[in-house]
Amino acid sequence: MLDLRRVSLLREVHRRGTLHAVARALSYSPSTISQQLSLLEREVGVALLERSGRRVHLSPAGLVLVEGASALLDDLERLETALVATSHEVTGTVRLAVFQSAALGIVPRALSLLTEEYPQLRVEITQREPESALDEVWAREFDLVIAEEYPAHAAPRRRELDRVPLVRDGLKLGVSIGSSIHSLGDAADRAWVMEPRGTASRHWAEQVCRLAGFEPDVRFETADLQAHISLVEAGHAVALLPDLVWAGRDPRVSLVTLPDDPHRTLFTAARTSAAGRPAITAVREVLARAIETAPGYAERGRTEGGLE
Amino acid sequence: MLDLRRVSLLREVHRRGTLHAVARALSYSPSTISQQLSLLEREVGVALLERSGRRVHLSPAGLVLVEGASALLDDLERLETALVATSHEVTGTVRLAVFQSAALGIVPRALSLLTEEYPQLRVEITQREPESALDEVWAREFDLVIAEEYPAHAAPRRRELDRVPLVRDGLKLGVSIGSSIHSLGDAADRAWVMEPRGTASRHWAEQVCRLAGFEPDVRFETADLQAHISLVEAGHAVALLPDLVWAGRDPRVSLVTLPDDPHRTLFTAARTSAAGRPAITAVREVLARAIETAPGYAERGRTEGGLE
DNA sequence: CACTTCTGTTCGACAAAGCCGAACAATGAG
DNA sequence: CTCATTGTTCGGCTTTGTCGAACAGAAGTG
Repeated sequence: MLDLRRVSLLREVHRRGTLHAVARALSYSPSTISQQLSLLEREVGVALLERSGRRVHLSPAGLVLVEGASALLDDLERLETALVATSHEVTGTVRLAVFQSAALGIVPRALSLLTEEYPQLRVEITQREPESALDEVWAREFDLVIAEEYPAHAAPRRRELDRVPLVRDGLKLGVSIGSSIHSLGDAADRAWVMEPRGTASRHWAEQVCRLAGFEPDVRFETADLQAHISLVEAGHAVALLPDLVWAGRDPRVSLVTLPDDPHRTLFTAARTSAAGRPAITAVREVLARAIETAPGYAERGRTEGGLE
Repeated sequence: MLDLRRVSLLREVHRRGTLHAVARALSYSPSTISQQLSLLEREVGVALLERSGRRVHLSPAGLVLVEGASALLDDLERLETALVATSHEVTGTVRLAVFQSAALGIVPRALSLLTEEYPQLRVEITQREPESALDEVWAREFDLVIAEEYPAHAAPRRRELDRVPLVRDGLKLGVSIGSSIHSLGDAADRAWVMEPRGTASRHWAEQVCRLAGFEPDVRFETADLQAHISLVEAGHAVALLPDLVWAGRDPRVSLVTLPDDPHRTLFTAARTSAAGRPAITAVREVLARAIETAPGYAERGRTEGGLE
């Protein structure tokens, strides 16, 4: 009988291109991958890989196998989900990927709720950018991801992923307390801190400025929102910040409401085939609750009022 | 990831009822089965087996798993078939189940054709009764079976099995040379040799006699058609014999044609998911050819003439 | 060109997993 | 009761999986 473990190795080779990459991703040595694949080839009696230069790619037969196996592995996971769902027990391991501002705001609170309510559950948390994290959930490296979507910057939608909105997170302009800035236009000549190029946040922030009629002077560039806050507090820069960064802490900056009251949407995503796991349902529920009950944040979020 | 090997063990437990039976069927020791199943239970974290007395049966969760896994294992085999079919090479192993009269008549000839034309192919042959063999093909213990169907005695039709007719095999009354029997009625008072009760052959033979107005005096009962022939040759009994028993040999008995010229149908069956394997196609083709070219048989079969 | 850095592969050594037989406890049949 | 049968547990052995080191070839780099 065809060993699905080996076949999924082949699937990874197709996804990643080189055996070394597969080995790295799955925490194996390259020699193991090579040997298991040769074994698979000998078992089925058909060449699955073709050497081309120092690289390797799938043969037609290999493609047939991977294509069929993907559907099959999906079914397998669905079956596994149906099985653990029969007991309604929240148990096992959930590998969760979060990005930094989510980690800061809601994860610590969610985590303490989880350890308290579901001691049987093991949650592994890794920091990832939303864009890559979605891919990695799809590739079964994580089970659940917290991702975000900025206005006019929709995240990719795979139909294999089950997506649940988490929160509508208001976006405001942060300036130092006592500054004379009361609208976006007032900040046209200030120094800005923004996230690195290529992120959805950066793209949106630049669009907002340009729509307001100016090109922002981005003097600081970092993915670390904590650094954004520090720079704003100290008066070195202004920044566009989501409300969620204030969850559980008092903002020591002035927040200016933007025109049309824009917001990003945080959502969670899991593979559809695994979304039914009681463990995943539980984590999602707790995440939503953690946001609901975040001190200070909920009220601000609900009233959508600035704090300037 | 759920290990399908272990799951299929569970599936066998469901089919066979006891761990010992599974062990016997799959050539493992009972302790292995027990250990692998406990391992599976620990992996999924759900009880799959329920002890009841000294036996064991599946829990609701176990049933969920087996039900889903059956479809999955089927898909897996279909995938494997599609894979080996990409190369069109006749290779691998085919486990073939035949019943005795088929083994006598066509298998030796087919086997020599196979070894000559497909030296890469390994064929394992086991003797089985048609009724049980169909079940065993379904249960993956064989890949291909030669089975038979008597008039008004249709064999079970599973939709998971792919059925291909092999030959229309005439049935005639065999009597010793020089006897005064020229019709079925003449044999009413003779001693008969028939196959054991419970076989399709026996059921049909008795029906034929009763329709002719008498109850046969079955003095000899054996599944061995070779023995039937010997008894008929020596004049100890008469018998209803399929033409196929004469494939490759000269009948030294007289054959009396029956009213309506009845026949049994020989057919082959494979799991639908494996029927596309080049190896299986090849074996089927060779079997058909072996019958076509059987010396003496083909002519008799075609003309349907008695030899009395 | 020489040199480095990648690729995938092979080899020997070692750890993990699979498997068996024997011994055992519990159950049901004669 | 007696005895066969069923599932389980325990040491020990065999097979399988895995790693690191060494290797050969290909592609880039200076």
